[in-house]
Amino acid sequence: MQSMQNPVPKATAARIPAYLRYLKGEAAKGVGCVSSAAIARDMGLSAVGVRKDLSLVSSRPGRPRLGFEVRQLISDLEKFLGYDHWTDAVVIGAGGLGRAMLAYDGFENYGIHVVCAFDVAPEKVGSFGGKPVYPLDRLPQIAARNAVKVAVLAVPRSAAQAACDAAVSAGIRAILNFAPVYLTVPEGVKVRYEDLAVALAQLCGE
Amino acid sequence: MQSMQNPVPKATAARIPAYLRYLKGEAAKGVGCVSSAAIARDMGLSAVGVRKDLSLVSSRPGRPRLGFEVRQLISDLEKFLGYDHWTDAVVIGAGGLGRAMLAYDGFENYGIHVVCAFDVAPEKVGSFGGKPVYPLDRLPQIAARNAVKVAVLAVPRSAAQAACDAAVSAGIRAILNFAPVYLTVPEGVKVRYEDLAVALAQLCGE
DNA sequence: GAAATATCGATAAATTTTTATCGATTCCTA
DNA sequence: TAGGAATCGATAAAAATTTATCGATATTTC
Repeated sequence: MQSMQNPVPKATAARIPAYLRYLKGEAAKGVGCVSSAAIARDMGLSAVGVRKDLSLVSSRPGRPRLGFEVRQLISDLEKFLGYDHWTDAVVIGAGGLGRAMLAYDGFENYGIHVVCAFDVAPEKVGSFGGKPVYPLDRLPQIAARNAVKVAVLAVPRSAAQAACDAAVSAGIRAILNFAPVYLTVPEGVKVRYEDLAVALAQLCGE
Repeated sequence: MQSMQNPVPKATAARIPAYLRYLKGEAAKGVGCVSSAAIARDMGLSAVGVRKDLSLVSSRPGRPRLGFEVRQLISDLEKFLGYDHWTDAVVIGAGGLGRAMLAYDGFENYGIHVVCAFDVAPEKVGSFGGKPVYPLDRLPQIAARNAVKVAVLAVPRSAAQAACDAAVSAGIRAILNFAPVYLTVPEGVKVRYEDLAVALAQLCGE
């Protein structure tokens, strides 16, 4: 594993989650070792590139004639991605997508704990999937109390900027935005756009 | 706009949806022209890169002192992305996420028509958001009748590979997969992974 | 136990992508 | 109407990324 002096290239870092997904699939099949050639074939990459990527994020070398040990690799990749320490997050908007995010159990695998959701509509307040849904105006209080810095924005387009502003003033510093809207945020707040329509459109156009 | 001899770089193509999202936001604000410097500032890119990107996908040049005409740009970007011809898609899985996808009205903006959903559970069959939900075993028939080639996979992890196989044998050639599972597909079938947990995890780790 | 072979890791070359520089153009203002 | 200022587009340089090549090594097979 490289230290800070030799940072991992962005292009490599962007591929790590895909490696992790693939390796977990192999591990579930009971595969113990996997070669760079096999990874490359299955994932549509080049074997040389795979070896280079893995050498940058994993300390343990691959073994000639065998390849890489799957479980060791998974452990190293998770450590690289920071899945070994926990982060709290909240969901803003308890409609279809918001509820799906609230109930989704897959976050636990990535060191993320989704605490609760918020919504302006009184009829959405209550609980879903075993987690509470609060009125949006309690966001500042609850975010501050739990020191939550990450929010998932799952509100309609028209409400997105307002909800974003509320989140930012409540101390949120990173936003995963599902609304198809470009958000204006202060310096230092990170926004990641996850436009499901774009994802589908790109797939169609390939 | 470049022709086939000079294909648009992959890195540029990957940024086009972000440009489009930004430009639509500006258009909604009533902005008529926008400079490369303004785009770069708001989107966190370099002005030179923005000009290069835009010159590759838009035929109309920017004008000194004014910048680029927003509506013209939007039109060109949409044409580049293929949003000017329609594609049908189906959703497999009518749980929380599947229903959200079925009811989401944003696809229309991208030339995508979500036809219906499928689910194995009888109690999910019926309709949602004005669109029908069929039993999964009707997928081959309906996909063939409508010549649908694109599917959104929104089923639990344990059902993903089986649903994928069913989709492929029903003639589906492109899959947007939300299940956190690596799918094995025949040659020629495209899979795009959209792991919401990974998206959130990456945001946390940045 | 020795040869064959599959695989790795490192170095180097090629390609792609980003960034810098600068003259040309057009609009705004006095 | 002339000067100034902001912006574009093109060319060139720099950086990043991908791909190719090859000797070294460990496992398998005979």
